[in-house]
Amino acid sequence: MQVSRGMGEGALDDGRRAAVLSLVERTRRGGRASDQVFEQLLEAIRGLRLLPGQPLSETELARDLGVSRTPVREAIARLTDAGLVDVVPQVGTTVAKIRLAEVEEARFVRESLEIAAIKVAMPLAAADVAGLRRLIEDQRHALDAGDLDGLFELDEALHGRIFALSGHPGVWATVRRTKVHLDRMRRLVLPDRALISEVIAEHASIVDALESGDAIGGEDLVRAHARRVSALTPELTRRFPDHFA
Amino acid sequence: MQVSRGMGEGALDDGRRAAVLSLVERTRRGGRASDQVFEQLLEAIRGLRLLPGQPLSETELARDLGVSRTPVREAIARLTDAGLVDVVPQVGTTVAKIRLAEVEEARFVRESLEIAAIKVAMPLAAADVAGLRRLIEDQRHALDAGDLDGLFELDEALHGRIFALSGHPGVWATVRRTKVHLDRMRRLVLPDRALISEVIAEHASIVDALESGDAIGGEDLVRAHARRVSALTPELTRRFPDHFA
DNA sequence: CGCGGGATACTTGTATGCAAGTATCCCGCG
DNA sequence: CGCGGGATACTTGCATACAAGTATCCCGCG
Repeated sequence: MQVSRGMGEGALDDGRRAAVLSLVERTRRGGRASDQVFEQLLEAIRGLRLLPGQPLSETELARDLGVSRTPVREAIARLTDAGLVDVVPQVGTTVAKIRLAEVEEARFVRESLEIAAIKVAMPLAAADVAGLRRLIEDQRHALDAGDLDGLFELDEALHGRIFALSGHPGVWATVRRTKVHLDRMRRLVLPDRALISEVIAEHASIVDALESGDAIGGEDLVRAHARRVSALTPELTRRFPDHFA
Repeated sequence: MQVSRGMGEGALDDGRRAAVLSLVERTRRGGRASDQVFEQLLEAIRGLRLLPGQPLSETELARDLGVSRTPVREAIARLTDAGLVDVVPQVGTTVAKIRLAEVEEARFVRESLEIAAIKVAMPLAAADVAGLRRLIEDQRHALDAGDLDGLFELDEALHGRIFALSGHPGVWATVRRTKVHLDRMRRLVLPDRALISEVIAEHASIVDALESGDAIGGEDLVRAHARRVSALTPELTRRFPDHFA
């Protein structure tokens, strides 16, 4: 029943799909099953453990996760709103392919909001420059250790803290929502150590600009940083054609 | 079973609540019941036909709308994600009160993105200045006719078209999502004719700036326009204390 | 051998029934 | 009259059964 895909890495056959999702200890950890299914699927899609275009059967998901279809359906409804899942009634549900239009849109949103945030944060950033530098150090360590997941989260943490410094911590949630499509592309380039090293260097430059109060330089740096992934679009669409719509 | 609320206007007793929502001709118009319930509730909340803090019973909604609880639940799950509904398990569901933190966040997002958009749209806007001016004329007519709903939609249309001109039409969807909280405050001030007249005048000024290519002026105008509602916050919280968290 | 049609096995959408939990109301008691 | 406790009626969460529709596969026919 699996659609044929060109790529091998990460593609799981039916029998092993349960491995990518697990709702063990559901009762112990409390909370609604619906929410946990949502979180599981969201992270699996963001982390490319569920690949773009991969079919998702409600029945199968429910069976693998040990719940009924009801909470699965509610989670899928929310993921559909987020643009991460495509549902065709009476036909099937698939993980949404990466749509370049949405990626570009997310780039615009992220770039605009982060520039606006850094302008506001500029005079206040000195207070936490130490914390920001520590995050960058952690990123270097994660890169050396090959901890891709950790790198990803540390990247998130850095940008999130910049929004917090700007006095608009809630805006980060909005950025996160729109950024999901960008994230999947970032995942694709994550194994490129040289590139990631450059990205971390850019982080350091941004923090330098924050510390020295260089507003113009900071804006340019953030802009370049946000557009880095866009520059890689041609290569990525060539290497992973099946991932894109 | 209704929670006691201080306000009288717009508050409906159980028997008449069916009036604010209707799913008539559901089968004829096609589409999923879940989606239609979502749309109905979204518009009812945005339009303050369902008031902040008002309890929503899944069973009651299902009965009034002529569907089962299942599609109602899926719609509510999506609305919860949007921050428009608060669900407390085993206790009840309510229309979310207006949270000033989210309003301020939405203001920041809207202002930042609209400034970024107008900068990009500046050189391209001349092409559709006529269309923009027509929208403003329609707004004046709607104000004269007292058509509040129409005014609201025309306002949306104007800002949406600016995003379209910027080459990032999809960003408008993001703005719309975060803007919902702002919208409810806008609804509260909508009956103020003098104020609305000023708002329309600001629209005209923005279009003027677009036509003349006045980037700096355009940015300042958009900023002032976005912050107009914020200035009214104290008065609104005083006049409608029950609407705010 | 190629093609068309029908049974079949899947998909999602909806309705309903049951379970668990909480707030309320009322009655009895002090 | 005030207060406490228990039955009750509500709430949402989840599981299951049924309905409607579509793609596929296979068999029969030309």
